[in-house]
Amino acid sequence: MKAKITLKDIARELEVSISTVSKALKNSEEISRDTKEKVQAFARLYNYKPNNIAISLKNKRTKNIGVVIPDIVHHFFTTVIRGIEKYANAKGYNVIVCLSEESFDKEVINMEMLANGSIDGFIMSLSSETQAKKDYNHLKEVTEQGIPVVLFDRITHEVDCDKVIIDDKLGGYLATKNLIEQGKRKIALITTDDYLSVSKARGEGYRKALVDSGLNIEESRILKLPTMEMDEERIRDFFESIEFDAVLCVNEIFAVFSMRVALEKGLKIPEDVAVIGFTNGLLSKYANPSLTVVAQHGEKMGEISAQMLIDKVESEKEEETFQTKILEPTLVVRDSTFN
Amino acid sequence: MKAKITLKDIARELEVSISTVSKALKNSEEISRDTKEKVQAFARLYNYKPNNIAISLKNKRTKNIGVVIPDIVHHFFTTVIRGIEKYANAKGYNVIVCLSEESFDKEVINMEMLANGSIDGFIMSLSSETQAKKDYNHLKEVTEQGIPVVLFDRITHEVDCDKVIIDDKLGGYLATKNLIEQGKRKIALITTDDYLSVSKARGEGYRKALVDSGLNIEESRILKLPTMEMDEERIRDFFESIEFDAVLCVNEIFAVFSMRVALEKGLKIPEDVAVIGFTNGLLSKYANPSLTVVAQHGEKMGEISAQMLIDKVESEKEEETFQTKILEPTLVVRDSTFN
DNA sequence: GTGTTTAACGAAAACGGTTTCGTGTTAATA
DNA sequence: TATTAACACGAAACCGTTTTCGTTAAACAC
Repeated sequence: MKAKITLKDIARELEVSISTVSKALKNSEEISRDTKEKVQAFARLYNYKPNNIAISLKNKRTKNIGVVIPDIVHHFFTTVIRGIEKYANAKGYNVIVCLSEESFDKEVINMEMLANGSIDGFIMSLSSETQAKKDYNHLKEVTEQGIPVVLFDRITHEVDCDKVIIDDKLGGYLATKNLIEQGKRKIALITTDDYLSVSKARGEGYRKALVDSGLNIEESRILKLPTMEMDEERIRDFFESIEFDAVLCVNEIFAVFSMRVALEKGLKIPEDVAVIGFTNGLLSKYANPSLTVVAQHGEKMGEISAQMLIDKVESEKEEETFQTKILEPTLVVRDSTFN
Repeated sequence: MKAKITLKDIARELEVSISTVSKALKNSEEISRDTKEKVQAFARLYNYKPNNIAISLKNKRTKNIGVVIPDIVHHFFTTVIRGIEKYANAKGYNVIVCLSEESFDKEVINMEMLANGSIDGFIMSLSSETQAKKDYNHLKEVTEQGIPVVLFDRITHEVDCDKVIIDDKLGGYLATKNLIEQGKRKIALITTDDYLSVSKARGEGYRKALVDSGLNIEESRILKLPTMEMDEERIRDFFESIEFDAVLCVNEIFAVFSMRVALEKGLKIPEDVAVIGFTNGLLSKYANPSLTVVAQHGEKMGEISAQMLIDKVESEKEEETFQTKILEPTLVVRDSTFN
């Protein structure tokens, strides 16, 4: 086992000072050609690499980004991480991922762990518990300490920071409008309680599209589940209790499961029932039939979030201006609707 | 903006030395009751939290784990991360995730970035390029430096370190045997080139099951794609070129797509064609029909990997004993096969 | 009164770098 | 010859902790 070599080691071996070694390795003008070559050759030979921790302590910059998200098994979040990684890595940053698992407490604990010097800034999406509690003190504390935060997708307007969202209302609108244009009139909506910011906005888009087209909003055609968790029984019961010729769901899973229930009832997709979901993941692409969805462009979202964060981290001036970027969702038409 | 407070700040305000503050906060016996209470009260009031970076530098321990994986959008890896997170967080560790994107170079760069003090150990799964090149010098260098490494799933035996794998050969065997027991005789296999350790093992299980049952191995019934990337055209062509009554695929996506092709050909699943895939993800569960798979227990794998790594990191003695844990895959029977 | 113990605290080194500010030597200039 | 500038390098502070090893003064023993 050969331990890592330090500046001190090099200095001792070469009988120069630590400062000289440091400068020589940075190709400083201060150091003579001879010495520089000698030091650099020695460093290369022994594969010297500066200790990141020491540099972080000195610079008060870690080149680490903390990402706190509710879940990692959902395709959307996974694509966002990929986008963050892509941009961050290109800029020389590492990504520390923490999972809140939809728990307020875990979100707080994770943030506190990271906020004590481990990261230069946060990119996060709120847990459902946090959105339900409306308690954002952990976010406020962090921003007050001067640590930049970028909120994406599941955000709150109660915290002053940069934000990246998609226009979920528009997404709901586009999807519903599309169904109406196909001649559907009895459009069901499977969503979650309104405390989830995205569900609420999607529902608003759905309602607006109906109203704009002169259709009634039938509350009985709207199923609000408590969380994004699958509940097969309630969805089955729901379909037994209503008449419908189309279904809009706030995620992929609800939508794919809805298709299964419809098929089991002997209904044809999209003739008898058209289905649209949110999130353009593997599930949508490979479902039978393939699923029309509102794509959220998670990777793009991740890239933009990372860019906004790193801009803030690296900007000297302490600006107190925050922006909210709104991405446009797009409809990806597949076989669960007509085209 | 209130900046974080340091020991020095507390010392100045209270007119004691830094050492006294440090000891008081750790409840040292050396410090008087009075002083301790004064310091602790002050620290609480100003919400003092020690700087992680400084502690890392001192202890030469970061409480960070580096995870380097080929991809994050695949369900299997995502469940492994979740398992790692779970165990690591409970032990007070953070997880730094880096994506190699199946590229050798990115794998090397990511490891080098992290190996200079940012992490206490690595958990990783090899990129396909690395497995193809059979170049493991970056791993060897890291282990020689005394940084513990745990390899999972896509491993190599050329590096001395702890390993966690599932018995992929057994997985292939169980699946194939199951198909044979259902009366299937013309079982196709869709896999990748042998350089991917897992594909190779799964193929071996497939062959063994056939031989054990007295069936011939028809090489024409085996499709080897270059990578795990989807290639719809080659899979379609493959199905045109052979006779088959069952398909075993080394991942979910190939399997679900195979089902679609079969359905398009008017074949019934599982009567005309039974299908089994690897990875018990969302896709399998919500596909129509639902897909029988060999479950890899990714979360368990992640937990065990984290446990092995942290054990090594925290053990004082420098043991040179490495173990390989082999998890048993299980068959999850759904509607794409009989049961 | 002298020597020893103990309690309570501080100085300083250490972790591994970066950076500012000397300082001694040599060469160029007045 | 005296002054100055350029060059090449080192000492030391600093980032925020932890920890060892004094040090001081009071308390105690004899």
